[in-house]
Amino acid sequence: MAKAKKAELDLSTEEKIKEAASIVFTKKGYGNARTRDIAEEAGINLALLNYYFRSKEKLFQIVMAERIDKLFGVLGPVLNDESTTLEEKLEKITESYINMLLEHPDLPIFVLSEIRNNPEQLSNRFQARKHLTESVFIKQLMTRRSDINPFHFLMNLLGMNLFPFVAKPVLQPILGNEEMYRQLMEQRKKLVPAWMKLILDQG
Amino acid sequence: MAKAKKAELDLSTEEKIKEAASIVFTKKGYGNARTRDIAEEAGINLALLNYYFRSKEKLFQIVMAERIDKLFGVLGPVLNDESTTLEEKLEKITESYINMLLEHPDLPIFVLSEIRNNPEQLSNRFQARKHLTESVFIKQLMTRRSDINPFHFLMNLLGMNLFPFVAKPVLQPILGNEEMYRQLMEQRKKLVPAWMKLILDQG
DNA sequence: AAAATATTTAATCATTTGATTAAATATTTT
DNA sequence: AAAATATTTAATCAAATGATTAAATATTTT
Repeated sequence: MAKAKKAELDLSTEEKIKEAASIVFTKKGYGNARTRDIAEEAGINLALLNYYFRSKEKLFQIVMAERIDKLFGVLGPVLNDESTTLEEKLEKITESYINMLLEHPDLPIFVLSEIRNNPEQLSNRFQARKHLTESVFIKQLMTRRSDINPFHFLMNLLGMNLFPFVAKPVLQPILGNEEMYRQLMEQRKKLVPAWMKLILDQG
Repeated sequence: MAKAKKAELDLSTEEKIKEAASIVFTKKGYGNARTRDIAEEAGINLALLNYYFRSKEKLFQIVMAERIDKLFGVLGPVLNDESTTLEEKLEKITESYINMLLEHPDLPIFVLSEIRNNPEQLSNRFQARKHLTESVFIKQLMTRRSDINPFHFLMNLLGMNLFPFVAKPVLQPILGNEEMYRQLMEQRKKLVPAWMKLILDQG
């Protein structure tokens, strides 16, 4: 068998296809993406895509799992860090999200709209609730402010951080050029945690 | 000519198709929506859809314009009301948005993802910036807090109000049942303005 | 080098899907 | 009522698109 070489090429070609699929799916969404677009983006033949991934749907599932993890994977480790304060967690999450989203601005709108199209896809929904309610973050929050519903607090944090990217296609032309948009997002790295602390201390 | 009757039937059948298109497009997005889905939803023949609207694209443009207006049309009148204070505007906008979005939860994700697919569609982008910067709201805000960038403030307001709906497919299973979700959104009608006032007074 | 296996391609298929056509039916006008 | 016009349908078309096949090329193993 040609395993050694195969493994290398797999990593190269298969990864190239996945990368291309990620780009095209994220930009256009599942329904608007053509397998031929993906093949072209990857610089390979259309049949090769089906050779490696069997079908558009299968390829999409793989890309989607990666993207979901990219979007929400940041949260787990930070929320469960025993060694940081609540305030530090706010700063960490904000910094991570804004940095990541400046590189992948259309990630949130892609993931959220695809989940809307296929809600069952989000299989670990029970896990998520459990992990969240048992997280260090929620414990710290409830200790500090038993009167605040932690979900409200989280929605605010995520809303302030993710919304400017979800709405980027609308906001960007209003705000001005790309550079101005970027500047504002950079400012929010300090501002969002500060605003969240206001809610934490006096909300 | 059969004008009188035609006008009536137009309103009935044409409106029925538009309504069906709005439902199907909003639920599935342009690329995933089939004209046959829309025809079935409207209870009419496929050819009739093209008879009235010439093409899927044309029908979509009409629906899209309506949906954009529904999503952002609330803002204009409230932001430019000379007779209300800044605080009252925060309350008005929040109340309007949450009420509207409880009825049309998938409106934001639809509009935002379609605009991502076709950014040129948002033709009045210059108008928007001008209208916004010259609004009563912005004037009031800059008078009160010349140190706060009004765009940050607006992003926070919209983020807190819209994000829970944009992310509903993810949040809802985590929060619990539909009723729990609804309760939390009802609570936010009071909470969001209160949080925004914190930012306004001490941010 | 030869055989075996893996990779890649061009050509093609079958289905889906947006759109059209021609005919039938309903409605309005004269 | 008859003619004219508008509305609706069934059948069909043509293009787009996901997928397959069979053959060619490259790589690995023996």
